[in-house]
Amino acid sequence: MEDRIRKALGENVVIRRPPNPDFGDYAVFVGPEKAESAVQAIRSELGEKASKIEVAGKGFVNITLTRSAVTFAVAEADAKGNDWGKGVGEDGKRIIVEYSNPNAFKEMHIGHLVGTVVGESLSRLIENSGAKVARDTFGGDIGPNVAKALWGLQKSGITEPTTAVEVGEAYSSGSNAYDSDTLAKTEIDALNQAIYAGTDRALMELWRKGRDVSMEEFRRIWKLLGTHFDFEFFDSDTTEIGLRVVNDGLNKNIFQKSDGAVIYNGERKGVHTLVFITSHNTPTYEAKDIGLAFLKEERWPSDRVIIVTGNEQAGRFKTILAALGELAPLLAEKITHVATGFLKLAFGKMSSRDGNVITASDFIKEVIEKASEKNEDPLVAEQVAVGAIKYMILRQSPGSDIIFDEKKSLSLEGDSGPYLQYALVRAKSIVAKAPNTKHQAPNKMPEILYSIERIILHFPEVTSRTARELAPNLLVNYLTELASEWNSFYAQERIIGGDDETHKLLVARAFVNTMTNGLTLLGIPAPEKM
RNA sequence: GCCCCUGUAGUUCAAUGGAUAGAACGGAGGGUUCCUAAUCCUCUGAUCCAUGUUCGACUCAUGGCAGGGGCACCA
Repeated sequence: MEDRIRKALGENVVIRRPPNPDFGDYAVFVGPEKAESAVQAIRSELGEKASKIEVAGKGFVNITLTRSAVTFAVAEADAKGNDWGKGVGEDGKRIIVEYSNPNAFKEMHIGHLVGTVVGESLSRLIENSGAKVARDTFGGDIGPNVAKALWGLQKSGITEPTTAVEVGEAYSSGSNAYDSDTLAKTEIDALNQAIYAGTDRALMELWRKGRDVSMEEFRRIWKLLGTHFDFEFFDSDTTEIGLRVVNDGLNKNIFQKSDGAVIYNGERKGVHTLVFITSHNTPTYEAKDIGLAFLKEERWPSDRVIIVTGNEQAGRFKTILAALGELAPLLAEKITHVATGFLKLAFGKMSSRDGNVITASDFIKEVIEKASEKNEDPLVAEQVAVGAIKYMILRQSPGSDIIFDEKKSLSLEGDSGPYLQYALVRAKSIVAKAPNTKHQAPNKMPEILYSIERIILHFPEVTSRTARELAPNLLVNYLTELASEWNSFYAQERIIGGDDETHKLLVARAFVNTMTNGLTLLGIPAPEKM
């Protein structure tokens, strides 16, 4: 529908839902002078689909759809199944999305949850716009942090790490020692060099085992969160190519030597100057990320690259992209960096453990326990918990910090994932109980137009805008309103056995399909029962 | 010191330069002989400050104030 209005008026018009439903189903701002001619243009495009097209003053044209046009859209919402809400914004494109980026020698903490959840949802939204999507993650498996973990393992005499917790604790002890003990610092720095060299067989064996154990835990959590990766890249895959590309750039004067290190002087471009290769000739994260850009292109050539990281990396990415812009302009141009906010806990049980970082695993477990109070079925409890966590992350505009108030969010009430899931479950229950009217022609449409019907018909526009703006919160807002309207409808209207049963069941099925598709795009599970 | 991000009801968040700034939680009151009350209905209450651009500013610009993050060999 939006497309048709745009066709009548040109690409640049602002089309939106009016603030008040009494105004109509669509509002277009065209300016006071053009309002009359716009009415004519829209009328000839929409024909009998619109019952009212009027100038609202202040340059708005309001469009109200007819009863049958709304019913038609609702029927479509039911009949199209999985295709309801599919867009064409990225049709035929190849897009690679990077997110979650684990540090393979630390446990996943709650901060990683944000990028993981946002990245998965963006991947799904982009896929839904017609693109072929590959998901990749870039794991840290080399560098000083890794040396700290291996040092910790060696000191505890562990040669065969078996759990991610063990590796995480080794990292903590190594990290503490590094800051407080100069001997340990020297040893760890030497270990770091030895890992890059890769010739100490026992050390590399420990390195490989530690990485495997950690990655198994990451994969377990990814699976729990409904995500997976087509490519798992590691630092160790990018050191060689990173060094090579940066050294090439050094020869072309894109990088400079400074105190034995190779730096990119970003000041002239308004970005920070950063070290790309250290004076010990080891690549920093910046060089590895440059290497990764080339490696990705080699393994999976794409039209667009999206990288999701925490917003503390925003400055670093500006420098990396500025440098890459000189090395390989076409590659740099297609990269979009999406910054996510921090997940902070409001005061509560989980934030007061001696300042320790809360692991993602413990956090998810705690929410599942809470959800279990109302759900005996462990699968459902897990779906509700994952839904609650994802909703809390995705409801906010990307980039802003997320304050997780344990007491409130774990209540699983109000504006929350379970609110959407519960509305869906109740609707599914009605559809399952009802006589099968699916193929029955809607003999008569009721006079009354339910609010929920007028919300449902906007779904395709919301999904395409959400994907275009890379802002899942837009879809979350819409689905929350949709659920709320469904709950009102459910409370006020008798559906099975009520007046206009056939029509109401059509609305119920359309709601079920819209909510199911919407939750799927967010990566929020849709339970059968609650 | 420089750079980036954020300031909206008591709290946590929305809002495509556009119409009367929208929810949830909290607080006050009410609803089920009936399809799942994790629900529904009513009331309550906000754009950090100043100047500017615009027909129109929560949104853009400049200057303050407040909070967070980043700024050469860590990621």
